[in-house]
Amino acid sequence: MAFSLKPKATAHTGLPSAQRAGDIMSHVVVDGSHGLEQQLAVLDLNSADGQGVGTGRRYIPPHLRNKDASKNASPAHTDSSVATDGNEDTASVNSWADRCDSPGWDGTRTNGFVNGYHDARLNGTANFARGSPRTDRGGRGGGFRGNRNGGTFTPPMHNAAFGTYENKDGGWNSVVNRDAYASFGGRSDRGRSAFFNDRGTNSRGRYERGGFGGATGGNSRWVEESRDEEDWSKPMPPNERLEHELFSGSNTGINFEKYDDIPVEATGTNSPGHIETFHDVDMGEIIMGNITLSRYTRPTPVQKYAIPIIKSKRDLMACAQTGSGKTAAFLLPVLSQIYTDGPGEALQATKASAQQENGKYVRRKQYPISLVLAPTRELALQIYDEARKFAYRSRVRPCVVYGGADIGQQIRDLERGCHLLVATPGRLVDMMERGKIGLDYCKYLVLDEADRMLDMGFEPQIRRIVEQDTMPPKGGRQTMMFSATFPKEIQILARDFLEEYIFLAVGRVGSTSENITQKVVWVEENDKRSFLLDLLNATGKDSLTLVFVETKKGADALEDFLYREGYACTSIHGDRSQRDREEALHQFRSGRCPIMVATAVAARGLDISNVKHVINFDLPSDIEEYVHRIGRTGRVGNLGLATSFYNDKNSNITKDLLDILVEAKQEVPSWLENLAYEHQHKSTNRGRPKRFSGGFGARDYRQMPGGSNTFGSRGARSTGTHGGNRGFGGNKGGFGSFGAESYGGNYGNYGGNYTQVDWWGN
DNA sequence: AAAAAAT
Repeated sequence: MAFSLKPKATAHTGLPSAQRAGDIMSHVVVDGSHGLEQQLAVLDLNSADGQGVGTGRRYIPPHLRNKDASKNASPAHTDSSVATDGNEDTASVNSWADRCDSPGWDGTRTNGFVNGYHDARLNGTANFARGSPRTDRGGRGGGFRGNRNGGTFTPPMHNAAFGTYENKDGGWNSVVNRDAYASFGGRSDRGRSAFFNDRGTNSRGRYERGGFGGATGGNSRWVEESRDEEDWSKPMPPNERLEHELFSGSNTGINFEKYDDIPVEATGTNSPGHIETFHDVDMGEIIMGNITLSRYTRPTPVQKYAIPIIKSKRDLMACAQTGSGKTAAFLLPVLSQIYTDGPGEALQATKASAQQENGKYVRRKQYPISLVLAPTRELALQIYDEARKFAYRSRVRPCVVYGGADIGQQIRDLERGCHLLVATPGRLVDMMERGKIGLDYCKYLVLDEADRMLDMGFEPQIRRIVEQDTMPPKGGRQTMMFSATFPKEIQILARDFLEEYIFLAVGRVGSTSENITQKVVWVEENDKRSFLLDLLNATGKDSLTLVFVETKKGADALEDFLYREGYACTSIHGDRSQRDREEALHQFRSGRCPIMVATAVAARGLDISNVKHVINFDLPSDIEEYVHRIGRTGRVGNLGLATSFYNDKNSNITKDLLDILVEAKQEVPSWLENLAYEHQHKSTNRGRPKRFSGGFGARDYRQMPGGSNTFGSRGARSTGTHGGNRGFGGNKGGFGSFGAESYGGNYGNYGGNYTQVDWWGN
């Protein structure tokens, strides 16, 4: 029996709502739709065990039927709480748990002790603001602390990055090298780097090649020289444990042919050509080694274009969604450039700020060479984690600062060296005002998810950081902006921050992707919970399910409900403490809590691999938000399913949703089509009532230059209200052919009638 | 009437 969510192919609009829901539910039982079977099979939706769905035409909510004992067995109990409906196989979940609990894994996980603040949060000061029962869920298993100051040689994770001066007191080179080296030979579980030439067993060969790693057998003279030269382009010694920690996670490499279909267009004067492989541009030994370790086989479209642009030292404005590989698209070339150029003045400045303390020099103020700004804490962490991978075996030490975590710990981490800083704007301003960070020598500035940062009101902080402090002016630094959309505010920011930039338009990943099966089902508010349980029961046990709701309160309520129903779930939203948020993410990622209830905080940017099902328990009012949400599944070429609960409250998204479904070649429920049609005729503004009234399609590049024709023709157009002298065409020599004509026309439309409507119709 | 973010 196939499990299908396809509603009956009749218009439901005329039916009483309760009947509508009932009708759909009965279809859940009887309908076997072939086109979807394959995908659903992949998603394990067939494995409902007769439990998830009703047995007759009459719908019985799952929590009212067949309650068995195991379900009620103390779900609050940590590790046993993973079982759900009594027929779940806990073994697989526990094996995850076991893995996560093993010391040296979770123990050094992510920023466990690099930044220290995880530990700090656990030092009895953790703020369990949320009370029971949530805080005791999904046992922590002693996670984060394993190896802090773990004795002997074990260097803190970043040692490799700042050996430049720590070497001098500790001389860890020889020790680390020996240990790490020993571990290298027999590694068979991952592709070897052809670039880190010191791998293998022949140390002499490595030495002769002038490569790195001569310390194994005590050729200290070579090491000495290397250290003194401080050649940043040469790899530091390997460190097996760090390497394992950084690279043994799930394969984040994006190497699916699907991505080749994504259209990309670069515009601007003298735009360098794109690359086809990572070898087409020289990024140096360290980067190439880390690319291999990361198992990145070929660049994604945004990487193919952005890497050569950034390598050729051009400013960049890229419109690209998260999930397109854009983090690596800027980290790889920026880091590569830093390795090539070395620290330069930044190092002198940092040294000059050193003070002696307990016989050790502490660098009071750090002058990062590169700054990455991101809108949310989680995204900042994620970028930081990527940066650590690509900084492996380099002298670059990445740091991350963001709010909600102990600033003292972050300061201490900074003081250990910071060459690449990832930050949320508020906390960075704080750090600058405390004199902990100087941007005087910041040569690379990245604004990630710029549109989101503006949405969140960060513009004053961003301008404070970029324009009103010691950051080199545009032209004196290299600036890269990434944004999913390109509304007027972002254009202005681009004009102010970028010099002669190249504009990169990258097609949407995810939403258009046929990797994601999008379902829309009519579910009344009162039926949502029951319906959700059905979906959860029908979902495979090791699939991750992300459930979006519209409010923080709603998130709490739903999580509590699921929890009482015996599901291993967690939640994330802005009122939870930072510690809880990170913990929730971890529980979810690791599979220990395979269900996560989330608000918009998790919609964008988070790269959680293996999310099989995204459920819009509440649909957002904004189609962009919808796109971001469903983009949490179907990532990196995997198949995904997105199910949205629709009812009368969601009429504001009807038309845009329909457009999306059509464009992504999804089945469109006929009732939705009818509703959209009705809506269109009711509305004075042709189906897009109070939101954007720009001239292009809903799901497109309506906020990009060139509009929906971004990849097509872009004829000369009027410059509209935005063009001409004020716009981009006339700015600093302009853009040649790219300037006014493409910015103008479409944006002219936006002039006065850009209005936002929220969930409540404001 | 939401969410996010520096405290």
